[in-house]
Amino acid sequence: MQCHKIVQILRQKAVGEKIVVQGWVKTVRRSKSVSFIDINDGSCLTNLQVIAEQNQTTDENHLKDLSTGCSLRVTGTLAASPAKGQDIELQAETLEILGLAPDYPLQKKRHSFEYLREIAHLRPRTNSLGAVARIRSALSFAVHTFFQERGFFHIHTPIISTGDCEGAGETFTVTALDLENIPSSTNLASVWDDDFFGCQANLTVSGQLEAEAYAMALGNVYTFGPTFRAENSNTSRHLAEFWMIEPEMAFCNLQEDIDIAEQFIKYLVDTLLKDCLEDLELFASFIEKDLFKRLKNVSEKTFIRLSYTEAIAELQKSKKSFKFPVAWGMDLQSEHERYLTEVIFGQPVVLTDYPKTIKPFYMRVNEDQKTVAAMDVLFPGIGEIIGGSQREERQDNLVARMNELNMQTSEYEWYIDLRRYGTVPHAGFGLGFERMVQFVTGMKNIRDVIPFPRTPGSASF
RNA sequence: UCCUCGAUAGCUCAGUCGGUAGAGCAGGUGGCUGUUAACCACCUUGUCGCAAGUUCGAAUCUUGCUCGAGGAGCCA
Repeated sequence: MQCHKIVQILRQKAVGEKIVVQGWVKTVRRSKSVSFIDINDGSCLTNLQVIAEQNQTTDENHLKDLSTGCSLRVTGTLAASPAKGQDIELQAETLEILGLAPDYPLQKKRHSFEYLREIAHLRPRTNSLGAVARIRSALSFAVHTFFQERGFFHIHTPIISTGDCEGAGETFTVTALDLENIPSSTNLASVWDDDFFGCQANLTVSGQLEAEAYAMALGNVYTFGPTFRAENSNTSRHLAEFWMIEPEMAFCNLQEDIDIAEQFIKYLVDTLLKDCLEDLELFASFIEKDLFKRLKNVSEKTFIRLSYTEAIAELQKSKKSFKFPVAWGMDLQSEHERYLTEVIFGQPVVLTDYPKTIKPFYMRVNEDQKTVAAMDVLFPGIGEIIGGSQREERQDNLVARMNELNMQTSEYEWYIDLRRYGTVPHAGFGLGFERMVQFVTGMKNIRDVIPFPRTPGSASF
């Protein structure tokens, strides 16, 4: 007999049908002659209630051994439920206990997220972490759908890299050297000559530069892969290993870049509101009351666009005293971003044309020679969620910027080649996937929206 | 990395003025013809994060360390 997923069973409500269900016990309620077993198979948030009479088990394990966490296979007939709480339930005919769960660490009551992080291999069995996993999957699928439907090509950029995308953060070194046995005579500068790649290699901090190469051939491309930062950041918004989405578009300027970014975000939110309502309602009930209000704010309102210079003027006009005083040329602190998105505008804001001194070398210098064609999408409550720019497509300007920043142009010859041979205006942006999952779920800590988080001092599992 | 707070039963926490450990849940046993975080009765559970110090006596006071959380910086 075919095994059914609970999500289908609850949707179809085929009363009278004989089915097989397999899953894990969420809770058992017993009385003398009948037991109520809530079973969950991960296909959706809701459990299926199984009604079991005594002595229905088919193996050496008995109903009395059944507890939260046990795995089960149940054959039975779907029936309309006579009691409140569920429309249908499964009248068990045979009940096979696949695995017992003595001393199961997950209880029926709510656990703290801190505790669940210590049992990251079991936490997807909880309602909230299971919902996060389903939403993460749906969001990932929506990312691909959005770009594929618009003719973008998915590019697998390398995970091991030899550039550091200048300014994107500290890198993890990748080495095959025996670190306990490095010849003492070797000087540090030349140690990499003998290493696997013949030079120092690291885990990628961004796929952007490689994506640009493919955009210069295929037009519109995107990357969606893991990214690594060795920053010692201990916050609820940072991971050492996270996933990033980076589209790159040929024949594209900054305004078109912002248009795509705005459409993209709205598409992701709308897709989840359509496909993941049950899971989102869990977060709206238990994690963040105003979740739907916040999602609709993003979905329905046109993002405010203003230049960095205008933003500085707005902040100065506000007369609020900030910890970091506002002045043109400074990088905006989170208190400034929050004030703009939460107090002044109350909705997403796109800031453009930042001073070139606070942005990386590859951004296109504007006519004023002081600012670059950069854009940051700022969300209320979260801060920067997207950072992007029109890239510097003029070879002379690019090299001049690299020299200003004392960069070794020899290491970037391949990147300069993209300007040397058939250069075109192009633009792109980066979206931190986990921050997007945080935004749509309301989860406070980024460690709880990725299955096995890596942070300073922590890479268990 | 900096600032602040925290660590007590398997989990969530209380513990007064320094006097030798408590509750709810989980678990166990029994009861209950339909429960919904089931309910009722009884029972079990401790290196009070680690190390040192003060004291007749430390979960409680002091110092150091470890780990965790929130915020900041860095950033996505």
